[in-house]
Amino acid sequence: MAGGVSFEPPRGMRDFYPEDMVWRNRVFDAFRAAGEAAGFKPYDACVVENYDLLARKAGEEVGEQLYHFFDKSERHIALRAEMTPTLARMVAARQKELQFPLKWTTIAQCFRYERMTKGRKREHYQWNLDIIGEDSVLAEVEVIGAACDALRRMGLADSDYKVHVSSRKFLGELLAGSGISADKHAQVFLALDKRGKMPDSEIAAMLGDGGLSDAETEAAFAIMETKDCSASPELTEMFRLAEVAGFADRLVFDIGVIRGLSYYTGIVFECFDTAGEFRAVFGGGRYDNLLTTIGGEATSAVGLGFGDVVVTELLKARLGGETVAGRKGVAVGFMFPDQRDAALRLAAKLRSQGECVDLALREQKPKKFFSRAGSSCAAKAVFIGPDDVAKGSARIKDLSTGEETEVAL
RNA sequence: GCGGGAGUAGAUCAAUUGGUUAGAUCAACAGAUUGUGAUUCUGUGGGUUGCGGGUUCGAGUCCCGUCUCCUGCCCCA
Repeated sequence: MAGGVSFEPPRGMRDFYPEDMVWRNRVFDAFRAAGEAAGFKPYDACVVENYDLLARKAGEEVGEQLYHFFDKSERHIALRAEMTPTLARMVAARQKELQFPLKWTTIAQCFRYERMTKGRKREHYQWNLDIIGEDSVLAEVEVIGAACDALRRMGLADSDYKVHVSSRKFLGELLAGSGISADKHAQVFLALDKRGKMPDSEIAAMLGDGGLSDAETEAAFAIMETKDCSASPELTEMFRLAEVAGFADRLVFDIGVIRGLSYYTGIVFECFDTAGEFRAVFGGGRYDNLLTTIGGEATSAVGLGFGDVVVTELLKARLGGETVAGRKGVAVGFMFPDQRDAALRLAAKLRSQGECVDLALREQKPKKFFSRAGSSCAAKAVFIGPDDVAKGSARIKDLSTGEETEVAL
């Protein structure tokens, strides 16, 4: 750290070297393709927002976790930690002219100032899918189906993950059925969401603090053992539609999925790797009051957030850590400066034919050229020497089979 | 925010209780090899041991601080 200057990226921020971009592109390509295949329209937005927009929606705790600063006119600005407030702002601004339901998608870089752990950085890319203005559970099915499609496009097996689904509405009804009044539900959700992370005794204490009697607390724990969702029409219908769509094998009812954010009102879901090795791959749910918080009209929506960090770790674990990029393109090299023009001419010709060509920038000995071409990701290589120029043709070698074919210079 | 572990060549790791010039294997580069890659042989370069201070005749090794990474907890995109 010479002179006190660090030459590392700031804590939690990421550099993407070419070998990292192989993975990132694999993930992003799957996001884009799956979004397009499911009819979602791409949109994008500024990375910075007014601090108040982000802080208001996210809640008091998260306000502390925002990267924020004052610009030169003392405007309070923050880097977005999630896309939902931005989406709400954009939709509300054109609410009168847009045709609902909307199906929008984006890959958004988001920032959050907090402690890092495995699968969690201070900066990440989050693929967002939102369907706005549709009450039918088909919206949930379409969103989850698209996410499953993306996982398949990345190369994961269907058996590598499970999407755990529940419903806050259903859970609320069960609680109400045990005599726990609706005004206590928010507190109960918060406490029950801690199951598995905190000992039951502490959760019971939280529930007691929330105003539940001992009997009600006991009832709440009993409800969390619920394995059957047939009493919930929306969940039943959702599983049926998933069956029709062909991905019901990856869904599982899990009353324990609650999600921390308070704005979810209906079905909620989280995707985990089957081995239980990683954090949630994606998550989301239905939130009915998105637009009202920023002055829009009440609109039901389903949203899904899918970060790039965890899924990339999962992919590397399941597909192998070695580069999975396929070979493609042609490497063109030459022996002496006299063959440089011929090499450039051939490169230009191949490129005009649609080939990807990596032209050597200086003369090389054949051994070195082929050695480097072989360890690069080129599929073919052609090396031009004096004899080739004299003859007017060169040999293009397939680097995996060793086969050679003539090509005119 | 709290706790634990770790930082030595580009990479993975050695280095006796604190003791000579910090080594090895890969990788890179060069040569054997002036016309076609992964073998082989030979050679070369590469380090302020994360950074700063302290103890000592002497510190990669011990102490303090700091930075970074990993790993639990808290929290959640």
